[in-house]
Amino acid sequence: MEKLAYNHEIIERKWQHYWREHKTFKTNSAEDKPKYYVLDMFPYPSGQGLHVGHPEGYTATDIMARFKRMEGYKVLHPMGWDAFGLPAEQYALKTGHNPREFTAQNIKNFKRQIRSLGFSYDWDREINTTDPNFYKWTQWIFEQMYKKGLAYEKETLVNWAPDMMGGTVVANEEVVNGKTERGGYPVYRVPMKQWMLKITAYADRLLDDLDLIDWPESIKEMQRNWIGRSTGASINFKVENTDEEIEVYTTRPDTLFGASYMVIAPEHKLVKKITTDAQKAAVEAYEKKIETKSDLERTDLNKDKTGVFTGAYGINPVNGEKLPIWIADYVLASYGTGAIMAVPAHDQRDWEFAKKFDLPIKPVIEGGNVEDAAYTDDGVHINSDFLDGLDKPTAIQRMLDWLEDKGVGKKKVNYRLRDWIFSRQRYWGEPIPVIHWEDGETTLVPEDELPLKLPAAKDLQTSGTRESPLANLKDWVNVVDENGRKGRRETNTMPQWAGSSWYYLRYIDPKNNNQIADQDLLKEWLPVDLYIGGAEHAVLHLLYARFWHKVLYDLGVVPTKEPFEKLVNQGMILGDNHEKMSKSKGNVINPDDIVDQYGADTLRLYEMFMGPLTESVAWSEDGIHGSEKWIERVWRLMIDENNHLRDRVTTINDGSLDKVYNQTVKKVTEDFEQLHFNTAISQMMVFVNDCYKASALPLTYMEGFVKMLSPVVPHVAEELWQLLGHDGTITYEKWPTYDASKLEEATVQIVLQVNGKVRSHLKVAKDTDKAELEKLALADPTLQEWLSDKTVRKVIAIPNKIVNVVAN
RNA sequence: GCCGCUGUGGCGGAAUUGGCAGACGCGCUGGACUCAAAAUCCAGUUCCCUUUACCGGGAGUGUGGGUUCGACCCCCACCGGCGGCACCA
Repeated sequence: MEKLAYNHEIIERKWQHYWREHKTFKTNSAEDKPKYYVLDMFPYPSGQGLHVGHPEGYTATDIMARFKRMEGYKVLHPMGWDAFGLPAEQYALKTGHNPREFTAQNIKNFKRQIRSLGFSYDWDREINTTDPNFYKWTQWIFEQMYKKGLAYEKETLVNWAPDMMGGTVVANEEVVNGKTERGGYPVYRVPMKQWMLKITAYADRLLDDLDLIDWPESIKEMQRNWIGRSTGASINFKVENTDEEIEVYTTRPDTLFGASYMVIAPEHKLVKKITTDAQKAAVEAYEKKIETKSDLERTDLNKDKTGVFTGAYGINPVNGEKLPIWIADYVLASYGTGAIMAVPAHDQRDWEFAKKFDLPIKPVIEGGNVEDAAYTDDGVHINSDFLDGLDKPTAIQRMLDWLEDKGVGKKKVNYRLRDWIFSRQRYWGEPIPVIHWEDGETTLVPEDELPLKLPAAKDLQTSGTRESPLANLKDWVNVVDENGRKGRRETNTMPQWAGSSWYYLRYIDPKNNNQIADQDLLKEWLPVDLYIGGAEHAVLHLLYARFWHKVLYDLGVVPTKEPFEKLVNQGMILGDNHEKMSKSKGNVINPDDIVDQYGADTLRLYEMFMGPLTESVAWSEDGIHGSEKWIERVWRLMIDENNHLRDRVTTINDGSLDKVYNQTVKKVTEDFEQLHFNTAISQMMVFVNDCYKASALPLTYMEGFVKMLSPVVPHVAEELWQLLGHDGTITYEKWPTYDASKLEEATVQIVLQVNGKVRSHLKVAKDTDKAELEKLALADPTLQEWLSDKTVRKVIAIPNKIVNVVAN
């Protein structure tokens, strides 16, 4: 019985200890080497601990970090904690504890788990968004935005979730189908004074600069759709018998002759002014109905349009026609001007509304049948005076010219993107550093008084109003200035997205007390070369971070327009039943169990081998067992049962492994570069299979192989490296190179086809020319047999590849 | 409904300027080793037909069509799965 000396527990503990003691992965900015900044999306340290999905992305970045170190780069590879957030506050409200202790415990557990996987983070750069030394700078950025007018207070309709944690406001992005994204609480639209960030001021740049970065097309497309730039026209309609005008936004000014009524949003500021006495009761009843509905209920009305006539009429500027003005909630107050001209013949929504309320439908473009549906395609304009006979683009331009000429309208760009609602009625977030004074003045907390610390709260209670629990902490909330003027601190805190919008900058210089980070260091390390995380952050985090980065760019703080040069989304790891892992389905895998049973190296290897990084794959217990077996097979190849290097590993090279070794170096190097870890690993498996067939294993090949192995399974590789006779770590050893001449063969195999089907093969000298190939192919006995009853019509010969004979 | 991605053996997956489909792994089958089993090593493994065996033949990358000497790959239409958006005028 052969006993295996490999023991993952001992080896992994040994090397994790070694790396920690020697600070093996400490980044030294002063080194004169090219830089590589590889970043993970930092986790929210939840009470559940690490999920097997985390190590997938983390292993991928760790492979790149280790690979690049061996290629001679200085590598920045940090980790930290996105530690403000809802669950901690909920737990605190329930138990009366402060979320700080709970969060600290969770971080401790997360860190233990992450360390157990052997990732090569520089832990001296660990950051934590809830650390006052960190959020000092989150607050500082907010203050810069305030000074530039990018942070402002506004009475606005917000997404109020009264059942969520004693009531809180959530951002548009956090509302899904009229319910909160987390927890699924109903959301209502209520007016409330809120802090807003003017992300819309950056809409164009956020859209256009997507072309500068190497991100998955799907994510770019999602951001483009989210920003939703549209070009159209704003047109002014006079309201009959008043001095009022209604400005509408439309992308189809060419259909102005087909307008048959107008709609303004129920919240539009002119509703009260223009409603006639006769319609007043009906309008007010409708407004009331809308107000008490949640967004969910409003969405449910999707199929069934509602609205009410105001009694007023607008005048179509192009032909003087009288158009009835309605209010309806299918027109949104928050988009465009909150008012539209309705062209039911060529807009499906207007068409549905017109059908329901029996309003006229007047076609102005040929094609389609407006009795059945709105016709939205291009066509020849009719019933449109000076636009008759034109196509859509020409008619749009002609109408724009006419509107501008008459001064009743102009070209206008609109965005689906809204300003970012930035306040939350919560305790566990960064305090917004603002004081509201009794005389009505609002001031920032002076920069030299930052951080404005979150006060300790022994027993967290909801305020009972729409304010955060901070409102209860009178000592903190109430302030008096040197002149005796009384003031009250802002009780709203920042959303969880605040810290994550800039944390990647702090890793560059995490202990700096005077600025976000040293200017020279920012120049040195930005942008992030590779950023890996889940696709669930496609719009929220990644759009906010780009926005903040651009603000900081304008302030001269960061030197690049974009923060993340290359982005990759790892796929999801599903349960073994191909469903999303969840407690209720009972298919959750805990990384701790896998590390205990198989070791970190096996888990890392398995997660990289199971499929392409970007795809979702189902967990398989057999698969992980296979990875364990392969690690043991590698071990056994080189090491005997007494834990000594086998005699087969020698300085003699009989040449039998030359080709496969050089192929392996080439493929692994290229595949790692492209993050194709599964195929890189399979090539290493091919190499090992060949090694088992070889009589001697050249030492240099074994060394090169262990180096290639080390980014994936670093603990085993370090141990093998030592057994190969080296001291210290393999981390900074030089990455192997390959000899291209060893890859070339003097002869190549040519495929012989008849009518596209493979019939035979031919061995010929490399680069044999077309004519010669054709001759050889036609002389091939097997092929002759196939051609015996046929006439050769054509021969296609491709050197080094194929000969195809067409015959019948 | 709109936008994006995706579909290959029993399973995870390979294969791209269009040139031998199924690398590698799992599983399965057989052999060696063993008193035996496990582990290990070696061999085989897309399906169907043919054959004692060897050798052969046919079909085949979601479905139907097309381009091409040649298509998993390019084009058109359709079906299924995943993700995003969802009255944005």
